[in-house]
Amino acid sequence: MDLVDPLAEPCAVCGDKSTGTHYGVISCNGCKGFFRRTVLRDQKFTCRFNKRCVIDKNFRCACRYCRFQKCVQVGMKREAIQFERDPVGSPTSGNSLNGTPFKKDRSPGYENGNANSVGSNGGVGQENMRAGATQSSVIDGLMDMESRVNQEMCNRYRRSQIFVNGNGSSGNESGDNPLGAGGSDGSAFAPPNRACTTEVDLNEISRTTLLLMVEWAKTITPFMDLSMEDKIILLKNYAPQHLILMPAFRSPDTTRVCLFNNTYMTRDNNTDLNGFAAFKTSNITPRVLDEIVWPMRQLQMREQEFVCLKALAFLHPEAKGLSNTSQIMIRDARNRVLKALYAFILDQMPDEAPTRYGNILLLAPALKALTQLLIENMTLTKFFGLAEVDSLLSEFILDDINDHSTAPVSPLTAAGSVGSSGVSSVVSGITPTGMLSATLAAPLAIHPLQSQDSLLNGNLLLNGEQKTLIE
Amino acid sequence: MDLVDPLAEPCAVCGDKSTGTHYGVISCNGCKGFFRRTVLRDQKFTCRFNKRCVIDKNFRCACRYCRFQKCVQVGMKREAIQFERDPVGSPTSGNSLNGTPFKKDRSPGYENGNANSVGSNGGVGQENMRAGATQSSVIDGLMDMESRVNQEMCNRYRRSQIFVNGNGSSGNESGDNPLGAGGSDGSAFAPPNRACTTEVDLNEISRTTLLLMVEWAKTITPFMDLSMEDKIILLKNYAPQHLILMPAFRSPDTTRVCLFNNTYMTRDNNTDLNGFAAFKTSNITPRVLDEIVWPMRQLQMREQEFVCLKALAFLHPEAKGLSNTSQIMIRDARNRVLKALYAFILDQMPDEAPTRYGNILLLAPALKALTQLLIENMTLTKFFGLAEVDSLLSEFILDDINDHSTAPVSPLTAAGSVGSSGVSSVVSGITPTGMLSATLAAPLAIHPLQSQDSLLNGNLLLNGEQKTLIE
DNA sequence: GGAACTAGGTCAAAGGTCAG
DNA sequence: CCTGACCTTTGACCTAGTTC
Repeated sequence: MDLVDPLAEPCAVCGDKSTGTHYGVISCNGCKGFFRRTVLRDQKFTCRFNKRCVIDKNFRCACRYCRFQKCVQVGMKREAIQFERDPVGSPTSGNSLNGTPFKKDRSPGYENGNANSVGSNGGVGQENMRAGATQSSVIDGLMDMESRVNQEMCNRYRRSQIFVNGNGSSGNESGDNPLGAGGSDGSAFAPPNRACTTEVDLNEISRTTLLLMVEWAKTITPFMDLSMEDKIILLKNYAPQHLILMPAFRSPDTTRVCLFNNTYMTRDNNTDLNGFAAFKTSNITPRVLDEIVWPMRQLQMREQEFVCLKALAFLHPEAKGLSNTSQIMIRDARNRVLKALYAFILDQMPDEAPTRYGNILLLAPALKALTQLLIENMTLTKFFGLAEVDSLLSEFILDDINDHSTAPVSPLTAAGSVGSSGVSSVVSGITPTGMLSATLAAPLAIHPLQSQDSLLNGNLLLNGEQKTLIE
Repeated sequence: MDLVDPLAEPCAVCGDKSTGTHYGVISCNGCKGFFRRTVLRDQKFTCRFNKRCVIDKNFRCACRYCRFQKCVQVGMKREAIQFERDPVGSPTSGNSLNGTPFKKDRSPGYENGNANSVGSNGGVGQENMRAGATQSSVIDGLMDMESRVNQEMCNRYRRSQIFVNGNGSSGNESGDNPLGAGGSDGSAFAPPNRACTTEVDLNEISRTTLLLMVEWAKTITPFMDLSMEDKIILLKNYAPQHLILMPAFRSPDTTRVCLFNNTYMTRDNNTDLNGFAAFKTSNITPRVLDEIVWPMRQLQMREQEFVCLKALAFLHPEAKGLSNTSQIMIRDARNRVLKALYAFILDQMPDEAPTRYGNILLLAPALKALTQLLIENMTLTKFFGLAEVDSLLSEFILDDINDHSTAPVSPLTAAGSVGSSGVSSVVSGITPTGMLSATLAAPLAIHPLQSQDSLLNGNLLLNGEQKTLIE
């Protein structure tokens, strides 16, 4: 009948190796015997679970009800079971002295257990969003600062036409569905027109990005109320995510990552590394494209959603070392952002709010993972002196003074002693804090921003009082 | 194969009359049962004397340590112990014709899957259950399998009383707010009563956890429809997260991580490492406690939410190397889980649904980050030969054949050449696939299971056709 | 006749039960 | 609790009847 070799196919019931066709179904010896015994003895079973047990090689014995159900379901025929035969070896015809082993089909008990799917009216309820006012103001604030930062970036790197998404800062009124129209290339994305730049350029742009990040952070609600230690913890936890997220959202397509100065990284740049330059090495760029840019494009993520995502990544209450009160404040703030984001999505596309919301939040794990790759690359770069790593970058991303929660990689510690306590000490040993402090202070004086030099007159170090950058 | 009649030979352990070959050794009923119970419950004994007690018919019960040691010594194979079977009816009473072979309170987790939505609409107080049918069935299915896996774990490691959360799977009947009442210690968490165990134990338990993970995965909807390659990609992407999540959810408090055999890891265990043993090193344990366990406790996370979180971590459409069609299927499946989770939360506590939902999803980034720490530790462990790393563990966590998306750390590649392309090749060089395959296959060939070699006759490698574990 | 199949049968060795 | 005599179930392997 079939062209396939029954012996090559797995058992249709449990997936084990089959021994041919039994009772009409390609099956293994076990399921064959089980079906036969069950029918012959007219056994009835009950399922201890949901009548939806998995029947596979390992668990087939765990639920006889579901195993038999599966046998029937895949088409085993009870008619194929014959009357009891004489015991093997006795050629006499005495035959079934005992009663009647074969009952016709008096087993109404086996219903198809999985019939519990009633109609699926997929829409998920959405009602309780009375709190819209404050929530949209959360997003408004974020959008506002976003455009400020973009503006500053534009000033610095005039070439790049960084668009803020069409509907300005208060952009929550338009009810249009971004998933509706197909073509969206270039809406919020600037076509980059230069290939990758030099190491110096990259250091510069990374540096500026981080400095603006600090300015941005200052506008995130509880940040300014935290202690300096906690501020630094939050910033250091977030910084590498920022370096990934910012270019990711601006990327015009899924073949390259676009930086602010209108340069881009493609999948096959494999030269040196540091800061944004770390994108050029290892597989960071392709992975950012696949795991962040591509899903963002799939979702047609809006800028409102993007700014929320950034704030959520920033407001990480479990960042290592935070004081208890800070934790609580941060948790509350994060909840406010969550609410605002959900409200926004619900307003935009109520039907798929839970999934869209979920999909946006589920960008975070990949981001976190890539973050660690970035840190690893920078650590190695710096350690082996392969490229100059900007001091500010080093501060934010590498120094593990506070043992922030994105653990740095420790290739060498491992070789020396396996315990982890050495990690930060080794890394610190390479780039002692004090030295960094010095290197950091200098360049800031050299490159102040033109219009808004309020940003850059300090640095971020723990030691010393040079924390004016934050304060 | 032997010439001797097993029944004529005495028990190799105690010399009593044997009842045949059990677990590979001619033995009596008593020793057979003793060995089985001991392995299943993962019991550990101590000898009050000098570990050289004589084991014979009369004194075999005098020292369980020495009895078990003798069992192992004469060659009883723990691999021959199978997964749980369907309980068989009492032999005395009417027999199994009647419906209910279900005995006493076998485990508190058993029943909870049964209240699935079909019959339970009467008790559902909430209104927005129109979307509930398919969605709650998603959670029901996950809960069901969860209890199955827990059951199996309980059987194997009887000491640990793994509770499933009190209210059933569709848990929508009780309107109580889990955040309401304060005291919750021990509600869904079993107090562990033993400190950490040996490397062998950890390998064993990691192994079992992973094997059950595969069984679990088979029940996640699109999994069985994927190609073998994609199955492996998903599994490898998820495995380390599983190793973190499972004990995390069972942990009784935020001072220690509880493993299934009722051992636990505290913050200051710092000895050797592999698999779960990796918890013992570096700062994984405290970080799991701070970043996963603590937030879970804060949220008073329910098991329904937990199973969704696991499924979401598993259904990662951006896992590297997935085919396009698989990606789409996985994305769809993940959306279904998201919907179900949101619906569940909305039903339980409508007021804070968006924030609670968000907070649960935002556990994923920390999980992902810890995952990479785990991989790093295992890589180092294995490379420096600090501990034996179970072959299955190695397959799942370390081998980077497919370059799954949780990039392994590459301490040595870095030292050699900075380019990242060497990462997998170096790691592979250390433990070439073929060799691994062999090491994995070998023990299996040595200890074939007698009747049901189900679990262990395959491996997970890409090469070869021995993928029966998954199939 | 005999090769290929697929019924039924067998029984060692798994698993579970429950007084003691 | 744990033990172990006793029972059921499983499934690898075998024999036999049918078909081509």
